[in-house]
Amino acid sequence: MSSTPQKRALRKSPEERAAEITEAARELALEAGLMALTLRNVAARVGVASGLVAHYQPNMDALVSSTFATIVAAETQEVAGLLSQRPGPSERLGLLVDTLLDNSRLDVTAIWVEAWTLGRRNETLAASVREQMDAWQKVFQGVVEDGNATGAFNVSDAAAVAWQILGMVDGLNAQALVRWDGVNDRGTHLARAVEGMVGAARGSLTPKPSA
Amino acid sequence: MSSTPQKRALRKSPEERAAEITEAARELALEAGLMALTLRNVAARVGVASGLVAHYQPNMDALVSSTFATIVAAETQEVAGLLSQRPGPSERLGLLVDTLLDNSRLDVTAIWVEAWTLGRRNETLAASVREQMDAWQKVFQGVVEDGNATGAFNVSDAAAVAWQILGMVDGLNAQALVRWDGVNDRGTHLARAVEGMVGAARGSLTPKPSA
DNA sequence: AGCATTGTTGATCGTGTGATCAACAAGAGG
DNA sequence: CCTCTTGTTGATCACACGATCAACAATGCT
Repeated sequence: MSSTPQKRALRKSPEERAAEITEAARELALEAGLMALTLRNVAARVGVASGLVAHYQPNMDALVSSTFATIVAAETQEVAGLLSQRPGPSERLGLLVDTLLDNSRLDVTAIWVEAWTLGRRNETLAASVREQMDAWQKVFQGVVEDGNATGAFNVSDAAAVAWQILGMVDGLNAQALVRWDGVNDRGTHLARAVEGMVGAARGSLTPKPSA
Repeated sequence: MSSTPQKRALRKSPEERAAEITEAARELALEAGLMALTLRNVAARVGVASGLVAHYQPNMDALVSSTFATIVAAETQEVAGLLSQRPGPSERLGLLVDTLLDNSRLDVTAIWVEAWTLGRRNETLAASVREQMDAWQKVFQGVVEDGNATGAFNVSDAAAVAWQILGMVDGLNAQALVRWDGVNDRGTHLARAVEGMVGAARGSLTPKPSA
């Protein structure tokens, strides 16, 4: 019955060790937040001395920033991938709204909210946050522009509307973080709101038009 | 040229001193965030020893929590006061959306966002957050219900829609915190979205119907 | 087998945090 | 003027943080 039997961590290649550290940071952040990313916490998770983590990172701000980027970028790509399987702009926008509000990614939402405040003291992180927000906005903007071209939507400023939808989604998710018990049919309400913004027909964004 | 000439702070009544401390905490939080509320920070601002702050507070979590409640409750009451001066539901809802997105309360928004994450480790704060969110939701719900009664709106679940609007406003404000340069006519876009949700006529929420 | 490279350790420093408490002194009441 | 209450101090403790670096040892190479 020994908790950590091996006294010394076995030697690994720098690439492998670096990957271990970033992976441990990723898991830790998802479980306990970006603020839990301390030298000693990450080191303990990997099973190495704290100094080793410091050796593979310029400083902790950088690790926090890159961990945030890793987690969030993965989510963006995952959802963007789902999008491409849908036929038209209305279906895509409906899927976006529905997917992002299904409460299955609350851990990532927590990371977002944390990054917004931590970015005040971590300029590297702040830059990452802006970058990842831009990526999300582009996803929305693409769908809105498609709908404009098709005639499904009627939007004068697609970029602005994309920012707007993104902000709404973020806010509703952040709210779910604190008030998990709140409203259930958030997707439907948001769909209706988005319809109002993009000038789409009422109900055109709901996944199942009619039973 | 002496920065702090008096060596010892002059004796004051407990009530007065307690008020000084909570006021200093309030200012500090608005300037540097809830995380800046440390024993030594607050004490330095009041001009007393750190032990005195601890003497007037059960622990720092409580001070953080009460400071949050003070700041946010003041904002709620202020905006709710503005509301009562407007004639109908449409005007009131339009004013709400417009006022909350005018970027004049970004410091309070920063406090909100910080509280969402700090609430994970500070249960007292988490309770305060839920309480203050409820207060805001009630403000929105009241307006929506009025509009329902008047016939200006057509909403089946006023409570749910109120939560929804609140979440949207929070999200857009949080976004403005990071992307201050973003979109300018956020109020107009949100008004259109809210119109979609409450079933109001397009443009009925914009403050100036037509020039 | 011996050596050189280099991944790894862990103690250490300086700073910051909340909390505690014996000692102090300002002010009020006698 | 003295005394006692009590507001106030600041040193102190235990802990956690990021960062640094001399010492160590595992591994590959000759």
